[in-house]
Amino acid sequence: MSLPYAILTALLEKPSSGLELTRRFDRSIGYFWSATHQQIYRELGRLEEAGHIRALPSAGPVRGQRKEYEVLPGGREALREWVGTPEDPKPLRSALLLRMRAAAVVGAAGLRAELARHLALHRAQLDEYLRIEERDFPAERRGTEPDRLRHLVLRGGIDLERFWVEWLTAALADLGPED
Amino acid sequence: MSLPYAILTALLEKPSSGLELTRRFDRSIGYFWSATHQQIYRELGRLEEAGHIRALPSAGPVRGQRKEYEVLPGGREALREWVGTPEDPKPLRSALLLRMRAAAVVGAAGLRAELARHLALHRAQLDEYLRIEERDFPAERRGTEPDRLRHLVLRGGIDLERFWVEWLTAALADLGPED
DNA sequence: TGTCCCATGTAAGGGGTTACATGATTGC
DNA sequence: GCAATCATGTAACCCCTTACATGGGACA
Repeated sequence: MSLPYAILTALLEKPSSGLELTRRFDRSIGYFWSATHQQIYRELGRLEEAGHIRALPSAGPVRGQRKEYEVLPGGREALREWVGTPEDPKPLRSALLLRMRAAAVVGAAGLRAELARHLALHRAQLDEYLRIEERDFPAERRGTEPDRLRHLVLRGGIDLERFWVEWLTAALADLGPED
Repeated sequence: MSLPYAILTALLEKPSSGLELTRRFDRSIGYFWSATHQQIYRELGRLEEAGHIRALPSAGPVRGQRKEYEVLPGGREALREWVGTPEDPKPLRSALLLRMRAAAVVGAAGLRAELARHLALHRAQLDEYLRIEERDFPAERRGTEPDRLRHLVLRGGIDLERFWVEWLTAALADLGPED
């Protein structure tokens, strides 16, 4: 449901080919809406058919040849409408919390190590976000309107990772040293 | 991947029929691994075929007739193994953050209302969790081992909702009154 | 006997993931 | 020529979601 709008947003920020989009997703929009190149190509096809984007004239319909897309007015309008569309948050799905719940029934063997592993992963992700913040939002240029929104989004990611780091740290302390 | 283990956990806590499981999911395990009754019936069939659970003898294979399941030793063992299995956290997927990112490009019309709506939803979920905590984990009985784990899981849900409430509140303040 | 609810399913479709396939370009 | 890489796609599978179907039991 959301992937086409993620792609429209990325293409408005900068017209790109499928593979470029995939790369950019991996280090930007993908942080809160990930996608593989197969998904992206499929969706690009649908968006083109719907008249929301078009391939730039330079590119012929040859397999294996780079095809760059840009957003058409209809696509921009569809994206604007979508921004104001209400959509409930999807219920949480955490295999880790599920494991803890199961551990309450069949024993917590191996659970501690898994919590520690997740803690390390979230710490690493947090560090990555903080580096991005330093690079893209230095203190001096946090005024402009689009930047404020983009920075808010990044802060969401940062705060969420911080939450997990803190919660996992507390959970590990609560579990004690045993396994 | 996780659903069968969610079901095994629930069945170990209490043998149940498919519909009972669905109800219990809606107000317990489903808070961090939701499932519809169709998913549950399908998975019960697979678990039975795999020899991890069995229908209690009282129930014949008649359509429309209640069938209660219990976990077999093999199922318990499979669950124990799964608890210690490493699995990376799935990348975040938030349509709301995506909308904010899109709003930075095509304008934030309607975004403020949507943030406020989500804030109300998260507040409501937080209240529900807090009621459950009061009911199931009163201060006097927070010692026993399985309860400690279950309470940790609930705290995870509580802290996560609190996180969203705080972040959304801050985001709304940051956006200002305009639309 | 009709109606409601309990209970267990079936069917269709969509998105996501993984593995694989094919064509173009570049450098050695 | 050949290999590596860029680039676009196909195919199969699984899980989830939604809508619909069917049977049994309780009750007026």
